[in-house]
Amino acid sequence: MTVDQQRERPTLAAVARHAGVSASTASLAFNNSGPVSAATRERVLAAAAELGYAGPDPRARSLRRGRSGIIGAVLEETLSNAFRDPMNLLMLDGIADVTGPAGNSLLLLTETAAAGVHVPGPQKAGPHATGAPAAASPSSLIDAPVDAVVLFGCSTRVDEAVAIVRRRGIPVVAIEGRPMAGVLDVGLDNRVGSRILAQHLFDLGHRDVALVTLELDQGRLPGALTPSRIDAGTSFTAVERVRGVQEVYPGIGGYATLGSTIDEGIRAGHALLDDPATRPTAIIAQSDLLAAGVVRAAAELGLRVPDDLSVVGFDGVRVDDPLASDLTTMVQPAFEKGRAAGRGVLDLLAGGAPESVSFTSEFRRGSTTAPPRR
Amino acid sequence: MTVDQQRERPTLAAVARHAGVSASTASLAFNNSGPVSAATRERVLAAAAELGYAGPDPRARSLRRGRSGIIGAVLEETLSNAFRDPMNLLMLDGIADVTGPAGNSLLLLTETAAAGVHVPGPQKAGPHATGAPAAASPSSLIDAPVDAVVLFGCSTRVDEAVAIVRRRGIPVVAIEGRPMAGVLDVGLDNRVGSRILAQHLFDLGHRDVALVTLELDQGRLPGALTPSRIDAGTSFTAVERVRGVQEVYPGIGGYATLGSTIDEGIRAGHALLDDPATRPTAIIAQSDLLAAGVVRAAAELGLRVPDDLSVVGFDGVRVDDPLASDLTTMVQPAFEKGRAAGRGVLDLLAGGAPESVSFTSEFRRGSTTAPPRR
DNA sequence: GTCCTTTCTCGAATCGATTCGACTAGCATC
DNA sequence: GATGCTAGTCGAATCGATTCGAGAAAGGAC
Repeated sequence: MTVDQQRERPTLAAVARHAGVSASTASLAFNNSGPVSAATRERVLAAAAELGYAGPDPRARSLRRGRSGIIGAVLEETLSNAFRDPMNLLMLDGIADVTGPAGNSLLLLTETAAAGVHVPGPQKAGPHATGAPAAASPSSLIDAPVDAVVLFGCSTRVDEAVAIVRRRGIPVVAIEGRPMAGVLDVGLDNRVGSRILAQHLFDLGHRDVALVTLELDQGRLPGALTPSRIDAGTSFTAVERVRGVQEVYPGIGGYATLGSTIDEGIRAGHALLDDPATRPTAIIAQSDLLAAGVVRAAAELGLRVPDDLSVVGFDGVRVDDPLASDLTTMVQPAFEKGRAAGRGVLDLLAGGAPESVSFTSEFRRGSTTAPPRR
Repeated sequence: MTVDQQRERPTLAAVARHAGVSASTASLAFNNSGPVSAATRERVLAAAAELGYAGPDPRARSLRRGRSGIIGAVLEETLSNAFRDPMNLLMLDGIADVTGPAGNSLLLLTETAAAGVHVPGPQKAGPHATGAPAAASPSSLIDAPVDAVVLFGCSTRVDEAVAIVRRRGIPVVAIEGRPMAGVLDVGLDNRVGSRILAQHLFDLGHRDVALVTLELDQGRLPGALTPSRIDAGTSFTAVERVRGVQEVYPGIGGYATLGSTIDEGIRAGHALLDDPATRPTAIIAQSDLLAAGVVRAAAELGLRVPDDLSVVGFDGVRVDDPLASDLTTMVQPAFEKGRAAGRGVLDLLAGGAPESVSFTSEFRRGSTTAPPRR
């Protein structure tokens, strides 16, 4: 049992009393936010030290000020998955790069926590309840003390939560989200980029091409990519990238994965390549990580890239695997996207009305594409 | 100019008034925390919907409850660097895995923000100040509304901030930190693990061995590893790993990097290998990422691993580069460490007094070590 | 019909700070 | 010596909820 658990901590009021000044003056002394004589400030600080006062309570401060200095970053399902994708990390980093110096930190939130769970059954408020509060409902986007929110490729599942957050007057910035009213958009030319890649393969002569998608819809198992599955897709980015490819290969099929990881790419690669009879001559992966996995799978099957199989990715990640270190891909400015989102947040918080921005990815011809073999 | 910027948002009190009940009842209705008749609850919820009330303000709630549902994760210098290390990500994920279901989210903080910056000059509080608050002091560990804090291999720089946080009565858990009073420790056998690796090389016959360290001290340039530099090291983990190696190779030299990245490993590799005259027969890297970089550098110089050079790492990361995909290393349970830290946090928040835990890494013989060439 | 529970509702105190406007000296100016 | 200014200080209101204990109404037992 820790002893100091018992003794209650001093408040600003206590410090003020001990220093013989009013609470208002003590506050000014701590914040350097008004005219306070040097002598008084000294006295207040001394009193604080004597009482072991650790400074103003952030919770109270944020209530009064109406700002918590916290920006929520809403990522997909689980942190582990989100962290696996270098794009997310770059964007997070970009946001922090802009908002950090302005005094904000990032709160990691996941879509799971979007819809606040409410325990239905009422419970008696026993007068002698000594234990912890019976059921703390899972924290969520909805009851996090955030000043603003950045959505990372949000799916439809967050809609409700976003509506609530907006109703509260909290600025929302969406990175590659389906355009929503009142939400500042930071976009990417996913459709055009994907079309360019598809066109590249088409121009090389490929007619038998398969697509490996990012997570299209949450909660569904990976598997064959069908038109109905595409139409049911909830991930805006994934669907957009499909649409771009369809402009070149209208009836394209392929494989829908669980997300942007090398392992998923390997799995998809095997699903598409194991059977020589149905093997495509090229594969369009919706991310470089997936592409790297496909290349790996191809290698495991004894296929050479690009001789036996062409592979394109998306993102412009540097993958360590030398086989996939020079992918043909679209390079997207992820860090800059994050910075733009961060600027948007700051603008909105300052009461401005920033315009949505859209970034352009750039085609990079690597060594993983070539004409199909006859 | 957004219109709804003007209209002020409804409060719980307004909703209560509109529903014809008291604020207390409205609160109970929203929280299911007391006996409220179904009819009343309905009425309150309807009133809320009508007024566009988004639910209780998290800031006010956290002040009153004394809990914000936020756990601070204090990482090293910059997020980008921290994110680059898979160990950090795994540990973060482990923490979230435990604390998330309990209703907490993670706030990312960096050591930079440790010592709160105070703007010295007092400024006049003009009555007509319309703009933004003049100078928001950078947010920091100190004024973030966190319920608890987890330190990731903290260096000495955070000491002051940690002291303040502790004074506030906030539980602190340190992962691989220098043991501090009142801080729950989640440790790793860095010293023993490093000794095992060194012994492995020694047993193979290596006598000319160099060490590539993690960031030893913040703010210093990378460069030669000297005894004085080791003694001045502020990173507990890095120093411990050096000590373990010294138990086998007392006078070992090498190269101190800026952190656990492949690029740093490449740089260190070249620094140690470029000159054939001083080339060691084996290199001990303090992380797998560094080791992968060293292997790459060796390859660039035409050296074969393990024939011309043995390399060991630390961590047990899976590196994509096939050259380094089967490193001899110590595998550490990073995810489990994170989970343990999360459990510690929850225990401490619940008023318990958990014991420090220490994890053990496991030797894994890969294909990057062999006896030295004669 | 009285008394005792149970169920529901409310008023008031509280969480811990920030900030606005008012007030008091002290000083310089005419 | 009265007046006007400025720097320093303080009181009181406020941020928006939660929670405790008290009280009223409803229902049941005797």
